[in-house]
Amino acid sequence: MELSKNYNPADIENKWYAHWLQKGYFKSTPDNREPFTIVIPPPNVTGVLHMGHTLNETVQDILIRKARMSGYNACWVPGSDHASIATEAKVVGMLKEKGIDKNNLSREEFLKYAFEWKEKYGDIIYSQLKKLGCSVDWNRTTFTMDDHYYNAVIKVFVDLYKKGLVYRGARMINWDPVATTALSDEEVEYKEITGKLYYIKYFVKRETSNVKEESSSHLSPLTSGDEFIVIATQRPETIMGDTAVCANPRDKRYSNLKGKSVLVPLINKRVPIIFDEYVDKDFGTGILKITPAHDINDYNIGLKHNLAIVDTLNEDGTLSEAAQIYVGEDRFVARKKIVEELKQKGHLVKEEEYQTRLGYSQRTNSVVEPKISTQWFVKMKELASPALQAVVDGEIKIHPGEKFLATYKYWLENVKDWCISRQLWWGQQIPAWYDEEGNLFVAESKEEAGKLYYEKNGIKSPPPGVVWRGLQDQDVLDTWFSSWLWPMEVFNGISQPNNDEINYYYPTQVLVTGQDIIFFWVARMIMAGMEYKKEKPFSDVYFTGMVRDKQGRKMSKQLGNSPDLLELIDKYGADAVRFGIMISSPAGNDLLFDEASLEQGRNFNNKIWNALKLIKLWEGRTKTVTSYQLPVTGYREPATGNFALTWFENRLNEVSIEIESLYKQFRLSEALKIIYSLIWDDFCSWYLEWVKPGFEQPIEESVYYKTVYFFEQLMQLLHPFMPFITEEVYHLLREQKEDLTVKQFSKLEKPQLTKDLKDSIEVTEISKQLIQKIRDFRNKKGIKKDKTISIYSEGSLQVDELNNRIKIVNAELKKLNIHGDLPDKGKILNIELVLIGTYKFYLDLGNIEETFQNILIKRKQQELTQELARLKDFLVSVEKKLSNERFVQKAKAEVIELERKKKADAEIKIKIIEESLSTI
RNA sequence: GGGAGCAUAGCUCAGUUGGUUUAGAGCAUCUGCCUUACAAGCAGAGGGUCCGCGGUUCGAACCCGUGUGCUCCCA
Repeated sequence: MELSKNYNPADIENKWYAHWLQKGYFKSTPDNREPFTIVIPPPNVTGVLHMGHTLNETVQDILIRKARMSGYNACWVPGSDHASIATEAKVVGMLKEKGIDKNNLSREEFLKYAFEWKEKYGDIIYSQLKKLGCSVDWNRTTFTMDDHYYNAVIKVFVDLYKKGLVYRGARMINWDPVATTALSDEEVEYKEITGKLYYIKYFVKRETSNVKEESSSHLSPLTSGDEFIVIATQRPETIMGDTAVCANPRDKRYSNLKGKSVLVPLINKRVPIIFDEYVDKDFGTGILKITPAHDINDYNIGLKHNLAIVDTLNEDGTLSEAAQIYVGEDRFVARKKIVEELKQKGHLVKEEEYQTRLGYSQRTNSVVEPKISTQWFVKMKELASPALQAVVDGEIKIHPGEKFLATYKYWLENVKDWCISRQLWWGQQIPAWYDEEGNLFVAESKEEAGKLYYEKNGIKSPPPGVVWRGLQDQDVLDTWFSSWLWPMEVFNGISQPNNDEINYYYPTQVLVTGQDIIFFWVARMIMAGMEYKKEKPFSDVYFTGMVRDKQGRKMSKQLGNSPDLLELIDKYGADAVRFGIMISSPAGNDLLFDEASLEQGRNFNNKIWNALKLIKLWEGRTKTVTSYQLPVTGYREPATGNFALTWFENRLNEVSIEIESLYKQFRLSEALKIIYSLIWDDFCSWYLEWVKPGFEQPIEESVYYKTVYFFEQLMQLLHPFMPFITEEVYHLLREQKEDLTVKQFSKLEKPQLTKDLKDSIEVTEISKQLIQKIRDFRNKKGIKKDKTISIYSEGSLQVDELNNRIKIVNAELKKLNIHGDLPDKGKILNIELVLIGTYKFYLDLGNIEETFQNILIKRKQQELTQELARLKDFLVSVEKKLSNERFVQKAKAEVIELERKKKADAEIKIKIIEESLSTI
């Protein structure tokens, strides 16, 4: 069979994904194995996968594939989120392009468009997941607006309402004037900006306060002698909503104003001067305007002092009738105009810049308005405490822990009620109906609500044929009010409690998600799980960091630094993309995305491919030389390759054990690194070179099959990370009974090595180091590879054992003569002393010019003297340690033993170097 | 303003309970190689005030204190 020069992923990847699907490997149904369940963080239904998703999905796929190969019933549930605001905004935008205004549509018409949109674009993410190789159970695909899911959300809402945990009320909430909906606190992002503080004159009313309020038209023009105060504000466009001004009662500057009023500029509305400890004497002028409708602090002061609330803004952020002036103008346009007018009329004292924080809507990026509004809320305190407990007790483990535990704790301990109603159409409509008097009836259906209505009015059963005329609340629920049920309702755990599936799959094992949604989603899922299953939704949470570009900037469309996943897969292959993103992503740290790492992944594919090509070359020319089998009892040095098999088998075992432990700690990036190095360095650079027969020479059959076996093992280790190439290579190596995707890992045992095997491995390790020294020697001295070097080995090592290991087929190692003890130390000057551990070797330079020889000798003397000094210092420090009674008393036995060995080794080395110096 | 975390090679990061002689890896850099699987390759090398200062200890990259700088969360 002819294998291509380089590895070409495209066809191979598509072929295998189709094959896996056709075999149904990713399907899961409850059985008597232990389950390993992951629910995907559902991406927005109309979105595309970005690099953040790619990282998340890759991590999940690695974990689920590992579980599938380790005897678990692995179940990874895919799905998507209706993403209320985001999707509605997209649909509105799409309609606008078609020339359709949402306001001219009925709810039903709009939803029809929205569902069409969802049908059209909802599959994009799924096809991307397939391209990436995600082994999700496609039979379980769930959408947060599926019928059963919709019903579950309604059911939970009604249930929480009945428990008194959901309530309706007027509160100050965050209002998004672009999406024209309320938001939760979490949907507001604060940004530091340079704002302006305007200092505005408010004239003090001369009369005392018991005069009836006058309408502005009757006021006489202001005169220059009038007393005034100056108020600093960043929002001059809200002065029309002022209902008081306020100073600190201990502020002497304003104590004379007690009982007086001021006139609000431009509209000449009279408002009282009040006093409250809240006011900071040192901020601005020490006196504040109080605008209860447009600031949360003002609102609280307003409640305390019983002030009127004048809302001067419309829902879309334009000034309302209540503002009296600039009605219908946008708030920011109005601000400019009002500042201008204040300036003209002599009210503006000064403007100054200052740093402040402004809230922006997460979805529309518009400046959020604090607004008094009647909305639906969830009481969070009661739900929070079991959710807090589960994490504090370690029932749910967060990775990486230290970083997020504190954040999680703080949020839950200070949690505020959750505003869950949204003035949108795309989502679950709130199951509350109102009668003509505005009385509220919460039930899972209109029919049920009607019953409540009749009950309330003392009517046993409604007249036949009469349909109750209750009107349903127009709002929908926050997206997260549906996603917090995700780990339960993907198994119908809310709509059909205690069904077989939920009982089998819940709690899930790991949740893999971005740290940015710890409050939005993670904390709330735990709350919902504790409330409805009385059990945690998952055992471990793995937080991935944010994917940034290589300069550390966030990925964004504007910067154009957000690469297209499918293009990357086309260019490098899915395995390389997975490799690239995993190799540079320590858990929880931000990942600086660099295409260079994908290139590294592609090169790795190619390396594997070439190793395969090499082994395939040997396939037809195996021959039986000895009947070599592993494990051997009684180590003996065979003619070919045995030491390499022993050595590599041992490496494979060591690394497999290490990987297992890294998986347990979710240190996937480290696991991939050591597999990479095991394949590239240990397998390709050392092992294959050792067992490689000469050009067109036969290979011992047992070595060949063992090599194939090793390669299979390597492919299996790597499979969770790079599923496609590993499956392909696995099948190309030889006829296989099963696919790698479902091949089970064999149980790992720490190998019991006999002394002979241990010795063999040790000699191999020494030989590796000696080979490196020889190569270095050639490089540094510029000795061409066709020139023979003589090596003298002094001590216990067998020359023929070294010969086997060192004279491998690489050209630069062919020309070697390995001898025992150096015959005459005194006479041969052009030698290089090499110390490996306490083993001593001499590399012979051969004949060289006398002057050059002198230089070399001098340099060598210098080197050896330096090394000697270093060793002596070292010896002193070790001896000091060992002679210190407190050390000998306190330190552990192994540590002391180690120090003794260090001492002995150092003494030997000093002796060798001294000897060597004396002969030069 | 409150809280958390981080600082180790040019870059990105490992470094386990304080103890393995000279603190590791990948990438990048430099040098030499068309060696028969692989130039998407091979072989080798250089590169460190473990952020500064002080302390604890027989012993500190690691523990404690302090200063500086950066990041994130919350108000």
